[in-house]
Amino acid sequence: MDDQPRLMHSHPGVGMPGHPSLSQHMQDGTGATEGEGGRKQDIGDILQQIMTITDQSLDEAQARKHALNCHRMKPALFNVLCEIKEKTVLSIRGAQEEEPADPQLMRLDNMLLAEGVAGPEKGGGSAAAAAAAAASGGAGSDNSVEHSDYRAKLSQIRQIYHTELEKYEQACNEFTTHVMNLLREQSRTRPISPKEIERMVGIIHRKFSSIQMQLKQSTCEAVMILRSRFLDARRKRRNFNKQATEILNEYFYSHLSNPYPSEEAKEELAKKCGITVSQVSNWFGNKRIRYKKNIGSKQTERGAVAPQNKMQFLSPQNIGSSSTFNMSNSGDLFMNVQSLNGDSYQGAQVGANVQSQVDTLRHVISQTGGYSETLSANQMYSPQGISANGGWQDAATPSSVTSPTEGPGSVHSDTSN
DNA sequence: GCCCATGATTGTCC
DNA sequence: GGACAATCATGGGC
Repeated sequence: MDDQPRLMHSHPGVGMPGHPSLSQHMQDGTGATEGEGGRKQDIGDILQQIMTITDQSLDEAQARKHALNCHRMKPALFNVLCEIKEKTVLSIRGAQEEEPADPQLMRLDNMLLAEGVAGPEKGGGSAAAAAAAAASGGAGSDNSVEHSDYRAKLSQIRQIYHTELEKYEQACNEFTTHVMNLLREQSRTRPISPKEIERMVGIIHRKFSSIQMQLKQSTCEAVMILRSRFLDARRKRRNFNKQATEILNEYFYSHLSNPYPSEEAKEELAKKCGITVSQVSNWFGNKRIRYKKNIGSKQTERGAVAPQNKMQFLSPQNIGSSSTFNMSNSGDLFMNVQSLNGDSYQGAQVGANVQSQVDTLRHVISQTGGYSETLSANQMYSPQGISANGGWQDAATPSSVTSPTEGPGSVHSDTSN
């Protein structure tokens, strides 16, 4: 204790680097009661022991550490040191730690929630799958298969996400506990306030949060990839099922004079076929064009084409100017009858008894069961309808609907469906 | 693998 | 905005 002044001089930097030394602090009287020389000496003694503790053997150090811990001034000294730390470095760090909620993290959380990856299980994103399917359309049975596929994959992602999240949380808790224990243990030998421990826990949590954010980001990416693949898959061309094609063909051929379904009819057809209205529109667009094209090409093959013979539907545009589905020339009847027959053009002979063919068609149509109201109107199959204007007024080719075995030259296949 | 059928897309016209 | 025409891209039979 005699060498106290010397000690204090020999260790001017005791305390925090760059800050007034503790000894000076003490001597200034800012940290201890004035005039308590004995207490100063005690503190100096403790400081000296702290400074030299590393030079001692382990046993000796342990003994000294114990002595220090039991020293009556130790709590007061640590309080002072903690106070200084709070006022200096930690206060600066603390200011930096005040971070607002990360918008990126919020976006990720929202997306994971919306996709059904985070939050409570809600069918593994079936809503998203349904929305995607609805947006892209497609046949019902295929949808259900791909929905389940999508759900299964999303469920996998969800499972991996939650497993990893759990792991991170567990690791975070373990590490936090470990660090807290370590700091509490160390707080016996160096000034560590509970506030500092709390702050350290906060730092650890932030570090783990950033790792979690990476996990969330990866999960979001995986979901996006899955979703885009799903949508791409839906965008691929899929043939409509047979029933849907039959329904569309039925309508087309039973409305051959005016194959332009109204919005209501399109909706009805879409519902019946399990496809979207736009798909119905596409189908009819393709059908009309290919039907005409094919009819035209058949006529060309037979050399029966005349410029004025270009086939026209009673489209909304020409419905006012033309009252018929115009294929008016002598060759038309020939072809029309064959069309009615639903047979291949090749080698087909026009029967003299047109009415008998019509009757056959009536039978075939009646078996299909659809659009009976059109049939009952007796517009399409009346001899008058066929012969009127020498064209195809209200004529239909329903047999193609039920003739999947037609040859390539048939009206059915020729018209693309 | 080829070829045709067919659903979807795109550009143009009215 | 709907229809048409050309075209693309894929499915499926052979």
